[in-house]
Amino acid sequence: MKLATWNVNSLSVRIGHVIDWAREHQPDVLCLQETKQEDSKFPYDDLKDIGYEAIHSGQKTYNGVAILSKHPMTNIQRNMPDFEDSHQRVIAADIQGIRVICAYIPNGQAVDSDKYIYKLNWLAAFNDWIKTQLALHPKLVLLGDYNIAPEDRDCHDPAAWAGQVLVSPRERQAFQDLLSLGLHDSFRLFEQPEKSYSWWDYRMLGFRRNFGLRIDHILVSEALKSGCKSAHIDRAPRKLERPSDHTPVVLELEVS
DNA sequence: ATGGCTTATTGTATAAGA
Repeated sequence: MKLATWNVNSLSVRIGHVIDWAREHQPDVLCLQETKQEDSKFPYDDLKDIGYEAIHSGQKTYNGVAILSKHPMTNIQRNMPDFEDSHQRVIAADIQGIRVICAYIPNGQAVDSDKYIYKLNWLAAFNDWIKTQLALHPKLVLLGDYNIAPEDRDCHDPAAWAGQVLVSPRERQAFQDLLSLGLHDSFRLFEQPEKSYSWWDYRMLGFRRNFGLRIDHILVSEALKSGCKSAHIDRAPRKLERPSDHTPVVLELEVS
C-alpha cells in the first residue's frame, strides 16, 4: 500500500499537478492539505475519473484537508471531537483496515504570538485525540503538514532558524510527545539523503538553493512499523511551473 | 535587510503562509 501526503497550497490551482502525480505514481492513499476551497467546489468528478474516491473537509480561502483513496473509506471523521475549531484541519477514515488520519497542523506564525499559542493548544488537543484513536485503532497512520521540523538535520540552516517558529523547542517537544504515544517517523526508518526537505520558500530561490525544511511527515503506529518498506520525498513536483511550496512525502507499506 | 513569492478575496490593498 502506497500512501502519500502533500500540502498543495490551493487545490484549484494545483489540481493538474495532483492528477498528473497520482496518475504517474498510483498511490493507494493521497492526503492533501490547504485545499483552500469549499466542499461544493471540490473536484470529486475529476478524481473519480482517475480512480479515486475522495473525502474533503474544506472552507473558503484557508486550510482544508482531503483524503483520496483507491479503496473504500469508512468511519469518516472530520475535525477533532473535543476541540472547538473554526479551521478545517483534520479528516480521517478507515482504509483497508488501517486508520488513516490527515492533518494540517497550524503554522504558528511567530513564537509567542497568538497563533503560536493556538498551535500549541491545538497540538495538545491533537495528542489527546490521537491517544484515543490509537487505543481504538492499533494500525494507524498519521499523514500531514505538521509545520514542525523535528531535528536540526531537518532544517537547511539550524543556526539561522534557532528558536524560530517551526523549529522552536516547544514545537519540537510536541512532536516528540506524539512519538511518545507509540508513533514512528517513517521517513527516518530508512537511510535518507542528507538535506532532505519537504518545503522550500517561494522567495529567494529557496528551492534552487535547497533552503528548505522537512515539515511534512508520515507517522506510523507500532503495529505498522515492521510493515514499512520504503519512504521518500518526491522533489519532482516542486520543479513544475507554478508549484506548491511543498512536495509529496511517500511511504510504502506492506499490509497483512 | 523582518523583505524576498504565492494565493485568495468581491480586492485595485490586505492577510496568511512558513
